[in-house]
Amino acid sequence: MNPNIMTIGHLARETGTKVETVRFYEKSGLLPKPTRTEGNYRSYDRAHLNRLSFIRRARDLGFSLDQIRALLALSDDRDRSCSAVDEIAKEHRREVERKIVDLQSLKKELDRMIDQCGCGVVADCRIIESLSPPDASGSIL
Amino acid sequence: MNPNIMTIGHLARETGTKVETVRFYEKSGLLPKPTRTEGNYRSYDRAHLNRLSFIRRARDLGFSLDQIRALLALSDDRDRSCSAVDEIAKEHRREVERKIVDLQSLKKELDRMIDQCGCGVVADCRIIESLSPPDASGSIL
DNA sequence: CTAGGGGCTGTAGTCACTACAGGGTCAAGC
DNA sequence: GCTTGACCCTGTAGTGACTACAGCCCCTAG
Repeated sequence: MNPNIMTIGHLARETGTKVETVRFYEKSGLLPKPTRTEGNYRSYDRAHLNRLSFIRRARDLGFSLDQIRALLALSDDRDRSCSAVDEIAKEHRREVERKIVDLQSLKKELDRMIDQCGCGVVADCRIIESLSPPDASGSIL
Repeated sequence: MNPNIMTIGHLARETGTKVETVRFYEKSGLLPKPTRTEGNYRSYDRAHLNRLSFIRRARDLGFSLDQIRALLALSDDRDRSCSAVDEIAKEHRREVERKIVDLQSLKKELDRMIDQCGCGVVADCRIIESLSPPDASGSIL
């Protein structure tokens, strides 16, 4: 139970990650390759745990793996100005804001569409109709 | 320029789709296989145009290809009650609503994170800190 | 008759994992 | 010592919805 000697399974449980995902992060260069035991098992320490926690938290916040790679590279250079970090976070926030706006106008259209449904037969269905091109008087196919 | 004899390029331009995407929809069973010319070119008619327009519009509204497949199957059966159509649309709306809520709470967290950034050096960066695990006093790696 | 712009098939890449298949290792219980 | 079962290993293929490319064929205008 020494936190300096962890198997991949321990590390995964500690961070709420699947074992396959840990290996995937290693292959993607996000997690450094750990040392191996005699039996060729990966052997992790606290530094790995911290780094993986960082990655998972950033993923939860919707950062892409590329963004996380950049954040990790920046965070290693502790004397550097953190404006680059700020810029990544703000760019991500802009993306999130864009998505919210898009989804809200999407929802409005879905609302309109669904409100019109009189729940009769498909031939009169306003949902199908609002999806169909204007000049398609009959069936779609 | 007869709309009953269109090449794949015409069809794609008319519907704002890429040629590859049209072929992809055919391979996925969303668009029926068109007849071919002597030179083995796909030959589309107005029914294809209508169906592809329907697919594109539904995609714009964020329906998955599986949902669109279901909508198309339902819309072919014109005497059926359209409550199944309604259900697909409502399920999709629920997904969209979930995503909006998720993104809004995500944005709040990003706001908090970014507001704290004093834009000093990385060692003091509040963004890196809020991504790091609580007990990681030093560098992440 | 040739140049170019389109069309054809089939495969591989994207993103961030996830799910095997087919094996090896390890600790506990008998 | 042996077996059982949980865990680990590698490598590959699948997800969704396309996109890109390689290497070829066809068609039309000049």
